[in-house]
Amino acid sequence: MTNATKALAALADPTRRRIFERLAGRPRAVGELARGLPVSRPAVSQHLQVLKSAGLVTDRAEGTRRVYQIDPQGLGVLRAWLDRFWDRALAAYQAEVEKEE
Amino acid sequence: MTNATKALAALADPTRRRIFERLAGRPRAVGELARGLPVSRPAVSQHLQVLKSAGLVTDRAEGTRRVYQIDPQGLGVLRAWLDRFWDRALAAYQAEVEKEE
DNA sequence: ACTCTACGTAAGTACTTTCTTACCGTTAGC
DNA sequence: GCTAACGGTAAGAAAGTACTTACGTAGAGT
Repeated sequence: MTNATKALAALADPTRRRIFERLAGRPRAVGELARGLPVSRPAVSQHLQVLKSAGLVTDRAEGTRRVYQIDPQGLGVLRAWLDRFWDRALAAYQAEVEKEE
Repeated sequence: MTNATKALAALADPTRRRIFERLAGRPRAVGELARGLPVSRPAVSQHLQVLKSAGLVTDRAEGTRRVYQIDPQGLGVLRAWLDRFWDRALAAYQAEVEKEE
């Protein structure tokens, strides 16, 4: 599984996206994230593992808390893949449009 | 479900990504796509529905065949979401890096 | 009209994902 | 040392997803 695929799969889940978007504001601890969401804390914990293994977040211990923050690397990989793709897709599309005329 | 989420979910599946990537080359019929893949033709058909409802492809009849081609719109939505996000994420990250110093 | 090719859809199955509760280890403060 | 807060992990239930085979429909050629 490539990193881009992992990142896509990770962000495809709505709950994970909400977590990720909240982290985009500022770093947060697990419990803090869970409080704003309709799922239990362990569920959030599991989602964070997925995001982490996709290179989308990093974590650090801070006393008894574990603080998660966004890791730009994962987003970067995704962006790179998408940009490369965008060019190819657009080119193919344009070629078809022109052929119609 | 937002369009960006739909697009993310659609592209998260490896088989669907292979289909989509082949379409990025040029438009193709269903059977043609299926021939290059390790899954049955109906499976490909189903994947194409998902891609279509995510705004990633369009289809047209051509005799007895159904030709699919890339629709830049879906990718565009994804790109827009990612770009908006990239800025926020990077800003948050930079803020943290500076705080450490 | 018959037939062949190309597709979509239905139904069912196997697998994966997401969630919950229960539990355990770790750190901080009294 | 006790206790309370925080969070990861295990186990299992429920739901969702990706596939298969079987079937039905529509267009093209003879």
